[in-house]
Amino acid sequence: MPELPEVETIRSDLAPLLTGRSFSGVEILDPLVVRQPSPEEFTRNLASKGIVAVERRGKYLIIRLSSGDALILHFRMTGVLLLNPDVAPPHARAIFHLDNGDRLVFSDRRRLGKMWLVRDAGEVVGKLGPEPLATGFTSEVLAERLGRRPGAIKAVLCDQDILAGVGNMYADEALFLAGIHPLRKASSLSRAEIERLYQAIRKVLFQGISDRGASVDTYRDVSGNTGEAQLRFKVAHRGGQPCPDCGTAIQRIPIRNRGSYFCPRCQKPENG
DNA sequence: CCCGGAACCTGAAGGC
DNA sequence: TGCCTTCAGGTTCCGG
Repeated sequence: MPELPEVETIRSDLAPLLTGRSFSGVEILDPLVVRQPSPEEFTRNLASKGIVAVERRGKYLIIRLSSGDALILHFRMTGVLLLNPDVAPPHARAIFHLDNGDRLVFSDRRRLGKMWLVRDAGEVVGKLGPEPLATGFTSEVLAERLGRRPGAIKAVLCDQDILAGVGNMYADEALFLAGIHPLRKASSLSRAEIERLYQAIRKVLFQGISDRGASVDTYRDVSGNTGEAQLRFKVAHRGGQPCPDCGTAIQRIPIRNRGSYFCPRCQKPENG
């Protein structure tokens, strides 16, 4: 499930390959992936446009075009972007053709991934919360964002309007590192807990990028290779396994209908 | 406004 | 062997 580190890995791999090139065209194999505008207009507006920059905002990949438009992709659960795959991906939804003959295939088993081609990227990513790895993101900003939110901290952390890029896996990891129970009310966190959480969020995201993302399920980089961040996970997707710190079996509970993994001993509900 | 829950999706996995 | 149900979770939508 591509979160910030996975999308950042895709962005940093693609940037040097795409910047300065241009799209010769695009084939839309499944119109469902085109969110905006119509597939016909999408195809027309992309043809023969230069690529100015490859950026990321939260979990969105943003490709800036010479026309001033922004091509935006979101991978949701199972989307992948593959450069010149040897064998045709079984769930190819769109194929981008570059002026040097390269092909970029957007493949998505569950068809939840989306693409936009818009004048103003803000239409798509304008309401996102701050970038957790930006220099301006401080523990004070995090404290302000969590504010008086009465919801479970796990759910609040995964809310993209509060903080951009953190999803189910990295939220579980950050809460474990900070020693905070995922059901704690966001508004109940002490200043010291928010400081620990701030450091933990940055740590797990930087580590995730350095490990080239987590391939818990279908995530692959543009070369089709798996990431290694999942090998370092302490609680995420490790239900029943011993906590690496205390040996207690890691629990899994649903929060907002999402599996949440934590250590019931290291992350006590009444901590703080 | 805020929250919880369901829908969107499909392939894997488990039950019978 | 095979059919059926359940589950996975990022985002969006809807109802209370």
